[in-house]
Parts: sequence; C-alpha cells; structure tokens
Amino acid sequence: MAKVAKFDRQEVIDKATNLYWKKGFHATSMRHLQDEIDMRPGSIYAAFGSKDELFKEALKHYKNMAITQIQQLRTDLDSPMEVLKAFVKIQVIDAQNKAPNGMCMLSKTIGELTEDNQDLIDATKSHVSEIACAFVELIIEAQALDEIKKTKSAEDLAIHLQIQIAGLRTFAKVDNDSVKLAAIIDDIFKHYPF
Amino acid sequence: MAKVAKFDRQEVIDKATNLYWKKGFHATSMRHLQDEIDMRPGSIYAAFGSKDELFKEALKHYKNMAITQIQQLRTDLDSPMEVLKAFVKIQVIDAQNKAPNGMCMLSKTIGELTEDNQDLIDATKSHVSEIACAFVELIIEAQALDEIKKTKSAEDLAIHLQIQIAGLRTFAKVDNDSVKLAAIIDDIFKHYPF
DNA sequence: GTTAAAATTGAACGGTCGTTCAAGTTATTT
DNA sequence: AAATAACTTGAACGACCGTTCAATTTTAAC
Repeated sequence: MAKVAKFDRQEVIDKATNLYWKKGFHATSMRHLQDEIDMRPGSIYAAFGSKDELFKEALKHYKNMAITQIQQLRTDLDSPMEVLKAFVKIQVIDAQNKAPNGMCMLSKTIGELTEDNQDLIDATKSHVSEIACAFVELIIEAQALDEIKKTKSAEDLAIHLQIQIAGLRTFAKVDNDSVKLAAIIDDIFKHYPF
Repeated sequence: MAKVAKFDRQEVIDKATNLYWKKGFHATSMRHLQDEIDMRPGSIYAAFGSKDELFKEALKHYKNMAITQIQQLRTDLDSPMEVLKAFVKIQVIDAQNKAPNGMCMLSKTIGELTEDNQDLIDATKSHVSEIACAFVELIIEAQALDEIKKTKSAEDLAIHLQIQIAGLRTFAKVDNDSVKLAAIIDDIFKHYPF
C-alpha cells in the first residue's frame, strides 16, 4: 500500500557497471554515477547502500554477462573448443572497440584495489574462479569429444586460458592490432598445452 | 650563491614510486606522498611540478629498475635464455611477496588510466616498448647461441613474453602459489613458441 | 477523499583532493 | 656582517568526495 513505480534496477546496474568498468573504482565518483544512471543520491543509497555495494553489484553483473556469453556460444557452436576460442576472441579483440574498456573488469579491479577494500577483492576473486569453472566444464566436454587429450588437467588448462586472456587484454591496450591478436589467439589453441 | 643542501632526489623518487606502485595513481594522494617522502607540498611542487609529473618520474624509475635488473642478470648468467627465465620468475614470483605490489606497475597503470590522462598512458606505453626491446636483444643473443631457433621472430617472442608476464602477475594476485607459478614459467620456456 | 507508507529529491555535512604562495629559513657570496 | 638567492614551510584555496536526511511527491489501500 504505497508507491511502487520505480527505476529499472537491472538497467541501472548495467549503466553503473559500464561506468565502473570504464573508469575503475576509484576514478568513478558517486556524482558521475548519479549523472550516468539519472538518480539522486538518496535514491541510490536507498537502493544500493553504498558505493562499495553498488560496485559489488556491478562486478556480479559483469561476471553474469561473461557466463551468459559462454552459454550463448555453447548453443551456437558445436565444438567446445570453438566456444572457448570464440569467447577469447570476443573478450580480447571485440572488447577493445566495443566494450567500455578493453581490459577485463575483474583483472582491472584486482590490479587497482588494495587491502583497503579487501571485501571487493574477495568478491572479484570469487567471480574469477566462477569463470574458471565455466572453462573447466567446456574443457571436460572437449575431452569427451577427443578435442583435447584426456591426460591434460582441465583445471590447469582453464588457468592457462585465464592467464592468456589477462595478458592479451593488457597487451591489446598497448598495441591494438586485431589481425596480430587473432593470430596469437589461434596459436594459443593450436599449440601446447592444448 | 644560495641554499643548496636538499633532499635526496633519487631517494624521494624511489619512495614515491613504491607508493604509486602499491596504491595506483588515483588512490595515491599528494598528502600520502607528503608523509611517505617527508616533504611539504611547496617543496614537492617546486621539485616535481605536479602529481602527474611526479608519477612520470615514478614510471621512468620503475622502468629503469627493470632494465637494471635485466643487465644484472646478464652479467650473472651465461645463457640469455636463463636470463629471461630468471627475470620472469623474479617479476612474477618474488614480486608477490617482496615488491610494493605483485602487479607490474606499467600494466597496472595501463589498466587504471583512461584518456583523461593520455600523456601518462603514452609514457607508460613507451616504457613497455623499451622493456620489449631489452627482451628482443636477449632473444637475438639466444638465437646467436642456438638456444632459440633463428627462424622465430624475436619481436613476436618478446611480445609473447610480455603477455605471459602480464597474465601471470594478474593470476598470481588471485592464486599466489609459488610452486605452481614456477612450474608454469618453466613450461613457458620449454614449449611453443620457444 | 483521506490516509499512510514507500520512493524521491536536493541541499547540506564534514572531510579530502591537488595546488598555490606569502613568509620564513638557510647557505653562499661579497 | 650584510646582502642575496635558493629552498622550505604550512596555512589556505576552491573543488569535489561519499554520504545523510528532512521535506516532498507519488501511489495503493481503505
């Protein structure tokens, strides 16, 4: 029995995610966010609690987008290996031009934050692990289809992939050459340890 | 014909570098720096001009430390390949516990900053390229000694190495397992593309 | 139509930011 | 000893930070 018409929470989180992703945690002020999501401070704090809590929502949303992306590719493509490769290419190459920031938001956050924001670091690490799990699932599927040798550790390969993605997205900010990046990614899946 | 006794400029830059490296550009305030280097704002601004200019000095000092590290290893070790591997291990493994920040300061900066600080990004990229050049030199030496096939592009291998370092240092912040990291690094030099 | 709860507003809070500069201190030259 | 130039100090500036909250508006229930 009260007012109920409200902002679209998901749309607000999406916009906040894009701003945090673009500028990073420290360089994003609540006033920037107010402008971006068109809400007044009172409403934001009523809905999300604090800058930190809103950032946690953004991290979760970012992780969810990645997981959704993987699931989408899995329905589009037959081969789990092709899913992995397509995902890496999207994250590394497409993100440089289309995304708010070419860097992975999780890597960026792990790089930016210190123990002053330990809870945000912990949340970030947990999302990184969740994405690694999605990789492991795909690798196990690929092994079942004999796309990858069954002697390989799926967990180690997943870690290897995450290292490649983090490294490539950093390198791409220095030298954003789509052709060169695509060649490197093809090589990653063609040679050891795959 | 005036006062000349002063602070030790190199020591000040070193302390400033450590703080910037630890906390990042945005999270490091001039007041933090004042405490760290024990100088009053007027002196800092007289000596360095601005927060940005001091940061540029820090970036340069960081790059110089890396180059010096490589030169030191080159005199200590006979094999250029061993120099590269030792350098990677120091940067990835030792830095997690001993350095102000496990992340590479250059990667961290490239990740953190936006076009709002384009000049700082440009300075950072230039230092990254300079380190790549040092890698290229070592790789060419290794090729002369038949440690690496002469058919390989030294520039491509140097890029490969930088991607691995950036990726590994990010991963190490999530899972700081020295043994696992050392194994991964050994693998990097054992298999393709080396 | 009245009531009451929920949602929204925006001014304001104390604090910190990067930076400046007049005043003071120090060492060298005459 | 006096003059002068280099260097240091720290209070202060306006701007912006994350956050609060009393006042207002909106909506559903009666």
